[in-house]
This record gives sequence, C-alpha cells and structure tokens, in this order.
Amino acid sequence: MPTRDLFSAIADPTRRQILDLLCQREMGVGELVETLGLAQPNVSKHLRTLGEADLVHVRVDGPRRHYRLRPERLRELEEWLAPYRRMWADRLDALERHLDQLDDDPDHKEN
Amino acid sequence: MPTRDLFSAIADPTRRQILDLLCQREMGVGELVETLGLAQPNVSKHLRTLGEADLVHVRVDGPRRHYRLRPERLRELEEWLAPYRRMWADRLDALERHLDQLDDDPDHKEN
DNA sequence: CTCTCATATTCCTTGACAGGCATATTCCAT
DNA sequence: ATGGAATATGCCTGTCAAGGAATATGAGAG
Repeated sequence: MPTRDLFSAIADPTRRQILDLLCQREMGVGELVETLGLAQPNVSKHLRTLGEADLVHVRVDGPRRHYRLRPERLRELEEWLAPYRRMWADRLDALERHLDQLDDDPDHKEN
Repeated sequence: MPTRDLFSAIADPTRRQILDLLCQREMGVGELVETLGLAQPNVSKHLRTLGEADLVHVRVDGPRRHYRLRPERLRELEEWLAPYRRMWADRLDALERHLDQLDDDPDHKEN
C-alpha cells in the first residue's frame, strides 16, 4: 500500500527527471547527484518520496543503494487516462475544434 | 501556449474530480459547486487553473459559463508514459517467462 | 437604470514542500 | 574497535497553493 499519492509524486519536475534517468538503467545515489547537479540530501529525499509512491525499488549493495524503476505503478496512470483517451480517439476531436471555432468567433451566425 | 504545467494541474484531487465530471458532459459552475460541495470561488479558481493548463474550455452562455473538457492536452501525458509503458510490458514478459520457468522447474530455489 | 443572479477576483491564513546546510546512520576495510 | 565513504534524516527558510470569506464584475430582466 503506497503511502504517497501517485499524481503528487510525479508532479515535481526533478522527480520526473529521476524517473527518466532510471528508465534507462538502475542507478546509485551518487550517479544521480552528479547528473542532477543537486545536493545529495535532496536527491535522497526525492528518492524517498518516489519510494513511498512505489515508483522505485532499492537494491542494497554494501553501503551503496541502487535505485531501480518500478513501472507497474504507472499503469494506474494509464488506467486513469483510459476514459479520456476514448474522447480523443475518433472524430470527436474534429468536432471539438469546430465547436471551439464557433465559440471563439462571436460574429459567426449560427441560427 | 499553456501557462500552467500539466502535471501540477492534475496533481490536485479536486481538479481530477472536476475532469472526471466533465468527462461525461459539459457542466456549469453551479452544477460543479453542488456536486463537489465546495465553495463557488474555489471551484472557479480550480476551473481557472484547468483553463490555464488548456484542459478545459469555456462556453459563455449569457451570465452562465459552461465548461467543457479538452482532452487533447492529455495526449502529452500519454506520450510521457510511452517509455514506461514499454518497460512494464517487458517486465510482464519477464515475469511470465519466469513463471513458465518455475512451472518447468518446480524444484528451483528462489532467494 | 437598477436589481439580481451567476461567476470571477482579491485578500488572508494556513499547510505542504523544495532546497541548502549540518548532522546522524550504516556499512565496509584496516 | 576505528575511520572513512555512501547515504539518510532533521532543522530552517522561502515559496507556492488551497480553502474560506468578502467583494467585484458582468449580463439579463423589469
């Protein structure tokens, strides 16, 4: 049971950057600190947040800790998107652009 | 050009609830106030935020304003998800192969 | 024009959170 | 046991955003 909301976890740009990096390969804290140019404590805090959202998994290796992406949780986001994806799927898009044009053009005679 | 970050726009639960409601049909502010049980000014503020993120569109109808969902912007989220979706597909495949291996090798010791 | 209804904007207070800094913890090697 | 490297945690401060209350805008009815 994740103790942190998924949406708020990915709301932070730095955290998204971390996820992006971990998308390629598992990484240690030191590597992330170098790449992000952030202070180590802050990186650790972001990693903790991501962990609380079940977005990363730690592999303890001696004194080092390697963080690996755990993409399953993002399926929740995919599921959340589903109803909306249905909306842009077909010709509704074109209809919507049409309606937008009507709304944005007050002089247009409709009736 | 949206003036508001998409991820921070959908980070708020109330705003997600609004999006969910608008997924069904276009709605006026009053309707949303009733449904959400929130004060009207706050609803208006959330709607403004959603508008700044290009997630909703206003249809002015006399003194009333009807808000309609604008799902195109969520495609950005879909695109952001793409690399990760590939990962959980791979991991599922791996899990499947793993389970198959267990089936083929019942005495395999784990951990 | 005025009154009223629907909605937007402003001000205020409060809570959450990011970043910087100092310090604590954990593990390994010697 | 002790020291050092890698990482985590606590404290502080500034910033931002949400919710509440009061008020301003805007449009139609009379």
